[in-house]
Amino acid sequence: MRADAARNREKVLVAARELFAEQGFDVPLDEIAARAGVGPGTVYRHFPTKQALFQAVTEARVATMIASADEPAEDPGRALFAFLSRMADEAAAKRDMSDAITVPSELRDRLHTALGGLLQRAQQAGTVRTDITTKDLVALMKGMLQSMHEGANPAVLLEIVLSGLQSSRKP
Amino acid sequence: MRADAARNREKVLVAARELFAEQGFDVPLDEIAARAGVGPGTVYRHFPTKQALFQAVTEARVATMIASADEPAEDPGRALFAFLSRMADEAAAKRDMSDAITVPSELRDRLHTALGGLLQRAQQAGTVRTDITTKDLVALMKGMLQSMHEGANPAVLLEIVLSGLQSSRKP
DNA sequence: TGCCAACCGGGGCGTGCGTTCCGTATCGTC
DNA sequence: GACGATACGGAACGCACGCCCCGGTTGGCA
Repeated sequence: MRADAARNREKVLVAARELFAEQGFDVPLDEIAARAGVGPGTVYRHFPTKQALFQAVTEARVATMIASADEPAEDPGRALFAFLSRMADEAAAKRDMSDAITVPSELRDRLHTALGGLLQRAQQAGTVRTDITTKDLVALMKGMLQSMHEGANPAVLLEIVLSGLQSSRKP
Repeated sequence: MRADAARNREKVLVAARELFAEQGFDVPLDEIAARAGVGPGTVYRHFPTKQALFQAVTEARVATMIASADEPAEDPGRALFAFLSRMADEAAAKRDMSDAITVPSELRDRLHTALGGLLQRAQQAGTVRTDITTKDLVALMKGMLQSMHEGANPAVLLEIVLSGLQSSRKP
């Protein structure tokens, strides 16, 4: 790979990281190119599609989270809650985390699977109500993460969801 | 107003009601026109903008809900929960309810205000945790309603949110 | 029945975006 | 230092959508 190509690839990644974090996946690709000081065509020389660029930017962080979710925990309930808290924290700080759970990609599917595993183990441990499915949890998180970018208090939202997950019947 | 004009206006309203319910606010206006059997121009003769059409379609239902929310209740906690349940039911059946809380309009603002009133009274009655604001509640509902169109179980989601709102500290 | 105003349809404009194409500039090698 | 491969930039394409315009049509009143 030519030196200038590598340099440009890096500039694109840096710009994308910043803008995806600030504005989420919806940021126009031309804006990323502009911030990187290159043309849109250059972006496409390095990444075949916008999704691919997004995945390249979020890959490391999300993969780390998934790995931590997959390792066995002594308290599955705590493990799930910790994971959700971490997602909430990330989402509160960077707008791309809430899109990582939404934008179609192999990474997103792995994230969903990891969530499903955590949920199942927490349910088997009796910490979380059993009438909730992976799909429900993903939908709930999707909604919660999105809500965080609309001026709501992240900590309060998280508390509500966590205490709602607790296994208990209707009041 | 000419007879054919009134007839077309009605056809547009019917088509818009169906399509907004099925696909939400994002349905292309041309599709509404096509379903109504008229041209896009005709739609704009009767409604100055897409938002105006949307408001005309949702006005009656939302206004009714707001009215029911504003009348005093003996149990403010139950009143809030009933209202949220009703919103969830509507949203589960029709995709436009979850957009009524989002699409900018004077109607949406009234809905937010009504929610705020319900929340405040429930908090004063001690049924709902006091560290949540109107903005938080709106964001939470926004997320929950959106989640309902992604295959999640509406009843379970609602239960989680309601039990999370209950005034209690962290586990 | 004839006339005019009101209304209709749909083609078209402007915009924004993801993506592609190609003439030009640049890098790295011989 | 020259040459070929490689990469660059940005103009342009295709698409989708909200919205407007205009030639033709239709409805209702005299």
